[in-house]
Parts: sequence; structure tokens; C-alpha cells
Amino acid sequence: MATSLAEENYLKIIYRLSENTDQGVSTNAVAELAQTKAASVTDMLQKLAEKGWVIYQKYQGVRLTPSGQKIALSIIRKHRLWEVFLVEKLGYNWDEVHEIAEQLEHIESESLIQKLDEFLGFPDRDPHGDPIPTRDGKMADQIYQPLSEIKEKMDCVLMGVAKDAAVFLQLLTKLDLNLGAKITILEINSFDRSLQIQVNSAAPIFVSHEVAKNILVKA
Amino acid sequence: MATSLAEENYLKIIYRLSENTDQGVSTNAVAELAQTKAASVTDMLQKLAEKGWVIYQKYQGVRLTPSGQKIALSIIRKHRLWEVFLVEKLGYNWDEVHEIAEQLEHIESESLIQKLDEFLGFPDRDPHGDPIPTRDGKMADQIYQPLSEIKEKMDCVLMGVAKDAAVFLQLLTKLDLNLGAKITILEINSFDRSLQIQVNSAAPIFVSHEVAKNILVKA
DNA sequence: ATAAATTTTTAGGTAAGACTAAAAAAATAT
DNA sequence: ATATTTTTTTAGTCTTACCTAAAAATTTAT
Repeated sequence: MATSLAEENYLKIIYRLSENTDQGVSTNAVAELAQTKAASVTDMLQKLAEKGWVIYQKYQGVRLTPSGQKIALSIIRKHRLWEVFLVEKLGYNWDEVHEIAEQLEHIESESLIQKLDEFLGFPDRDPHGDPIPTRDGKMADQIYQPLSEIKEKMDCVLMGVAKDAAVFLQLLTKLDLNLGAKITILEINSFDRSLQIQVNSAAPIFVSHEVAKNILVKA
Repeated sequence: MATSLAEENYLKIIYRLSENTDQGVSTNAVAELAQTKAASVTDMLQKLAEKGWVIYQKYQGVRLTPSGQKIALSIIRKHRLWEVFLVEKLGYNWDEVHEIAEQLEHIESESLIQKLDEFLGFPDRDPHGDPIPTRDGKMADQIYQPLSEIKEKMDCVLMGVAKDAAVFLQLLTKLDLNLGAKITILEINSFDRSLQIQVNSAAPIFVSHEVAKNILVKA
């Protein structure tokens, strides 16, 4: 069945909100991410339920059916492949690609995505370290852990981010915290849980707990 | 001012229909290309006129204003650059790219098109030989002439096509009539104006006047 | 020049996807 | 346990872009 742009965006949002919980996703949470009003969300959830892409019961939140999940994953796959293209082939920085990929993810062509995937050398992570779902709708787990959970004195490598807001990514870039950066944790301050770290053996810097939570590393 | 997808398509269609004539473009002609009804076209023309993109007077047809033309050319520029990408980088054939480019042409990002243009090596023709408008909205003339206008015994090179319907392009491909093919006109049959030609020095073949009209060559 | 045919426009409606305001249900606090 | 607050839903509109049917203008044919 055909999916409209609005429907695809809702499914993607519901998917994202479902990742952390096995509860139904609340109307308000969806409204916030969709940048719309709760009343509009209710409307749309009813429509998505009719089409069989979500399970929705009044006041009980919403969850994706297998077919809804499949659609969401195909949008995410397209989004992430296009991000790889934008960074690897067109030379964008990792903080610049999100908006453009939001548009490109809705282009409809099976063959296009297959050929793009091949052109990019079948990448399995996007420029933010997020796994790219496979063609048959399987997505690898996020195997990396937040920097905030690494112990003092340990070494690790920056493999991804848990948040791709441009302001956050720009901060990381400014601190030389790029994909693949070698990080040594010198000290964790118990007061505010901020970290003193060394990036690529340069002079030590401080990062807040909030930042560390959103940096994903391989120990 | 922002342009919706529908508006962009109308402007593009009006541009195309204006290319051959300096008359206003008729409502019906637009309706046919837009695959919609004349009444819907009238609605839209009034809206486009309010926005200052077309000059429209009841029963008098429509023509683009400079700002409307600028929008149309930017859509055409995007369409053709994406076609180059699809053929040159992703390995599509020239008869497969039109539909996908119809979607990609509406992606909105100045920087994306600049970077794409650069990535492709600043091409000035698309895979069908059509000129790509420049960033500031200038489009080179179609400098090639139809094969149907070349004299007997002359040699020429296939530089483009005047029609990009898939069935036509597939026929050309089957006849080995690809971009750059060397064509020698052996004979023009006065009865039906069909041509006997030789392609890349292979065995002679016949093509109809209709086909010859839509093949663009450099003498 | 008038009649017939065609094209174009107007009028009135529909569906998608958003909105506001008000009502209803659920969650939280006293 | 009841009152208050918050969340969610319903009801009623709006805009965009399309539709059909009928009216009006234009073009073509006689």
C-alpha cells in the first residue's frame, strides 16, 4: 500500500520512540517530535491503525505492527544511506546532512537504493555511527556504549553519537571529537560527573556528563 | 517565496510548453502534461498568477514571468544534474532515469546542488544531450539538429534526443543508437521519408522519419 | 453570420493533514 | 476518596489540490 510523506514521518517517529521502551508511545511524545499538535496526532494514529501499520487504542498509546515497522526501517535505511553519500561522496560534514537526508529518505525507488548501497560499498554504519538497516529490514544493535559509562584510566575509540543535533555535532567537531578519535579518560569528577579526557593524545579537555552520555565508544 | 511540489510541476510544464512558441500556453495543453483536468489547471494558474510567477488572463493562456522562469529553470537544472548522477555514478541506462529524477528534482538545498554539480565535474548536458541550466538560470540553446534534416551521404554523431520516453530510448538502444554513435545516412526514401543509415560502420538499418525527427545530431 | 463544437472557467464538493476550543479520560495530589 | 492537573480525544474549521457538472467564451464549420 502506498505511504504518504506524512505517514512515513509518523511511522519513523513512532519507531524512534519505541526503541527505548516496550510500552506504547504517547500521543504527546509523537506530537513533540512531529512538531505538531496532539489533536493532529490522534487523527493520524487512527488512520495508521486503519491501514494496519500501528496498534492504537484510545488513551493507550500506539505501537508499530510488523508491517509498520518494516516501513519505518526502510525509511531509516534510506535516510542513513543518503547520509553516507552526502558525507563520503559530496564532502558534507556530519552536522550538515540531517535535514537533506530527511528529504531524500522519501524518494521512492527500490532500485535506486540498491544501486546507491552498492555505489557506497555497502556501508553498515552512517556518519554518526548508527547502524543501517538491511534490505530485508534487520537492524544491527547499537553495540557501542556511552562514554559516560567507561571507567577512569580507560582508553576507547569514538564510534558514534546518540544524538545528531547540529549544535551537538559542531561542539564535538570543535573539540576534535570526530569518528575514530582515540579517547583516554583521565579523571571523572564525582561532583558533576564531568570528565577530563585526552583526545588523540592532545592536551586534556573537559566534557560534561551530558556530552559524555551522547558519545558512543568502543572500549 | 516557498514553492509547493504541485506548483513546481506546473511551472516546469509551462516552461516546457513555452519553449516552442511565444504564444501563451493553453489550459488544455497544461492539463494533458499535468495529467489532470482543465478545471484544476485554471485553479492553479490563478494561484500562480497571484504569486507573480505567471501572467494569466482568462481564455488567453498563460506565460511565465521572469521569476517563474527562474524557478522552472532551477527545477530543470536539478532534474538534469540528478539524471547525470544516476547514469554516470549509479550505472542506470538513459531510459530508466526520468521518473526517479522527477522526484529528486524537488529536493530543496542550494548547497546540495552545488556539491552535486561539482561531484559530477560540472557537466553541461544530461544523458539525453539536453543542456543543463547554469546556477544563475541560463540555459544553452539546443545546438544539435534532428537527424531528419541531414542530407543524404552525410556523416554525423548522435548528440541527444528530442524526446525521452522510455519506449523511444529503448528502441534506440536496441538499434545501437547511443550517445556518441557515428551515423552515416545512406539513403532517404522519398515515399515515407524513412532513412537507411549505418551506425558505427555496422550493417545498414532503416529508421522511420518519426524516429529521425527525435534524434539530435552534430554534423 | 449563425450554428455547432470545442475550450475554458465557475461553482460546488472531496480528501489529506493540519489547526483551535471544548469535552472526556487518566494521572497526580491532597 | 475526591479534587486538581495533565493528557488525550472529539468536534468543527481551514488550506491545498484535486474532482464533476454546468455555464460562458472562443473557435470552427456551414
